[in-house]
Amino acid sequence: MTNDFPEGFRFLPSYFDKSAQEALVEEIRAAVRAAPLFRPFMPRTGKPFSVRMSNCGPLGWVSDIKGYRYQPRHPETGEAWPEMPAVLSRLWADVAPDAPPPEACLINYYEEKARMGLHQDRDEDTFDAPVVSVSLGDTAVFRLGGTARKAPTRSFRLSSGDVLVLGGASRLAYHGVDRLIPGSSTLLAGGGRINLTLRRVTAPEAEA
DNA sequence: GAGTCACG
DNA sequence: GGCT
Repeated sequence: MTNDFPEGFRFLPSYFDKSAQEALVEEIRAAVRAAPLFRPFMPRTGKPFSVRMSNCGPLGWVSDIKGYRYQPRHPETGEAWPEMPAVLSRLWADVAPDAPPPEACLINYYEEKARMGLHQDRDEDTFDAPVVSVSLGDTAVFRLGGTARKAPTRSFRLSSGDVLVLGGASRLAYHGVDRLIPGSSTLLAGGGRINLTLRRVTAPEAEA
């Protein structure tokens, strides 16, 4: 079977064990207490996303009627985003050792019916570093395609504790979440799924 | 005419 | 396939 998929993605199943997942959830709960989940809106149409989100790290991804962008403050509270948890910096150092440190961790919270249409992550100034994804809670049916929207796609499941690294040619691959599998995890008390994506946003400064 | 589409 |  041919595989014309972009290369460079790495799927690391069960990267985090149960206790690491629980600790990570506590870190995210703390971050979300400081920077509450907000509902983004699609540019132009103003249609609400089905996911809610927040961020940690120096920059956060937001979307509203004006467009997609990274900004240093929460769109509703005006506060700076919480610090990047150390465990996520360590994950990045492990899977992206040659990349400069991550600047944004987007926190997406999926309730049972939430989905994410096929899209590319291309709001960053640099695509040199990979996007690193961590799944927590209910399993997601994930879809990964190529760098052209019409390219063929494949779907696979992302379970709690799995890490997916989109680097190299896959850095700009279309991807999305078709649906959740409700009840597939007991990690989150109320069900649902948390997805964390770590990104480098700005090009690192040239060395003197 | 593409879209973090919309639906079956 | 349909709408912005």
